[in-house]
Amino acid sequence: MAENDGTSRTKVPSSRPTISLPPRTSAEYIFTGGAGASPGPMTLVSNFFSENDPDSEFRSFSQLLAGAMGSPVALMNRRTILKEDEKEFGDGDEKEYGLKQHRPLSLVVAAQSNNMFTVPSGLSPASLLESPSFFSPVQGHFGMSHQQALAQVTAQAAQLQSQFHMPSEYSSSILAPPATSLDQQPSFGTAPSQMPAPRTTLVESSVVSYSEQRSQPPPLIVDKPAEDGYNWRKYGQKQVKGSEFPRSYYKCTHPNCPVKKKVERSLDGHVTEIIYKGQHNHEPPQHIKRAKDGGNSNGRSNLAVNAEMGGVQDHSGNLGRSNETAAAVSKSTRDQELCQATQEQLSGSSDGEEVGDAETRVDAEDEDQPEPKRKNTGVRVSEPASSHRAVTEPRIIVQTTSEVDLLDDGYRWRKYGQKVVKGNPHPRSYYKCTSTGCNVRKHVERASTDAKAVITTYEGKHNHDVPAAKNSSHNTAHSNLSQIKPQNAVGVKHSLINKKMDFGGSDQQAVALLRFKEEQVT
DNA sequence: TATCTTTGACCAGTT
DNA sequence: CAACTGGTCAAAGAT
Repeated sequence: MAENDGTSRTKVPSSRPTISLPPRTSAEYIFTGGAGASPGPMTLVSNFFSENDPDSEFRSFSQLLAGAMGSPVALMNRRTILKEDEKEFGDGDEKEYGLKQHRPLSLVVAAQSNNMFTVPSGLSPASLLESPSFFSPVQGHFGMSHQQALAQVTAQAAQLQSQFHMPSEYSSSILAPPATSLDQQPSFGTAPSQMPAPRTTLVESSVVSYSEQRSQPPPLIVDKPAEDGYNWRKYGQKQVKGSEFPRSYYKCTHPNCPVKKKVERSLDGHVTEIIYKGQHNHEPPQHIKRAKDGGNSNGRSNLAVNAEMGGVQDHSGNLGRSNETAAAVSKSTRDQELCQATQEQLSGSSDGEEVGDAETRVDAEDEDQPEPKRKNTGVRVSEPASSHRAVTEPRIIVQTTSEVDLLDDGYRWRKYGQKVVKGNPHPRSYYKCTSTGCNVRKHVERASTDAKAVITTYEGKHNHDVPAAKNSSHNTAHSNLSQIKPQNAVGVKHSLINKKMDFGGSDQQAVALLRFKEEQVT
């Protein structure tokens, strides 16, 4: 897969286990109330259409704006945004910042309250389907083009996402390095928001070696089974090409918890790699019993270990909101297993920079390596950097009732496939960013329920700037939109639903409604 | 009987 | 468009 998408993985030499950080927390909770409940993409589409809130639906942009300004939330968001921008786009175009900082806020607020955004309507999305590249005329509205507005909104949404997720989440668990975090991390009961967020960057965590981590929190990690504190249900196993051992797929058994993990185990039972996806939306079970955890086929569980693990993970797996994913590394020889619990949260990176990805990956040592060594070696937490993205990612969906050309995102795309997906008679077109080395992809399709609605889903993070536009106006708009990605998009999958509505008249009256919704994608 | 694992089939995404 | 591949589903088997 592309490096940027969540699925991509870099496999580290097995000599050293590696953990890839999971993706950030999603704002899903905010929008949908629960990760587990998140509907699939298609579902979302239909939901949007049916869920539109009349009240918010026709709210004017200015109204939203007004409301937003008065809201403390707006300020907060703004601040955060700036921060992120600085980090991520330190050398970027400042003008764009200005835009983002000012208008978007209102949008954000609106989003929070209504989950919808109002933006000027504009272009037709229809063209998107037909062509990979989009440059549409800009229409002014409130002094800004549709695209600009859209871009901003989208960007905001993205940001929201990161913020929402984790209000707290981020803070504590996610960013803190795995083992170390124990001391720092609040107990489960602690409300996310309450926690100060020590923000450790992913990078930092990545650097921390398991051994180092362990040193701090002492006894926790024991060589035990690969327990990670959670209960898992195995739902599949497959021999994956390129890997010598079969890969087992597990889901967290907690109701509605979207977390999954993939475990590759050698014939003799050694775990060669573990990849976590998603964030737990619950506390780790504290019971000791998880006898059967999926984590290990061996089924060995050590209470002590579990407890420890649980603790660790708690941090990482914050309740619901954190992004984290706890990663437990375990490698085991038949007799022993090294349990490393590491958790990481991913981060989210609010920073946007590196965000954690959706996946937390742990590579265990090869079977060849003796266990002792593993221990010594310790787990290495590596950051996937932008490249690995979470598979389980929050997805932001933007629905517009106007003809806004969401596709005109400023990047250049090459169509590489088209397919009719189950549940939708309209073909889905697959596009890849044409920039060399950039693996961002997106697919576009018309909603099954409404041919005028276009759903665009982005995956990955661009590793480059928006290509120079042919005309400045577009460029600006594009840039705004594009910035979304770097920030949250990193492992995020964004879906934009563009629906064209009949406003009975002039387009000018038409108001585009954008809805952002995140969902955990598995 | 209830729960968990196995495993072939199915599907989305990619080439 | 067909072939591949990885991920998931779900029936069947095992405990």
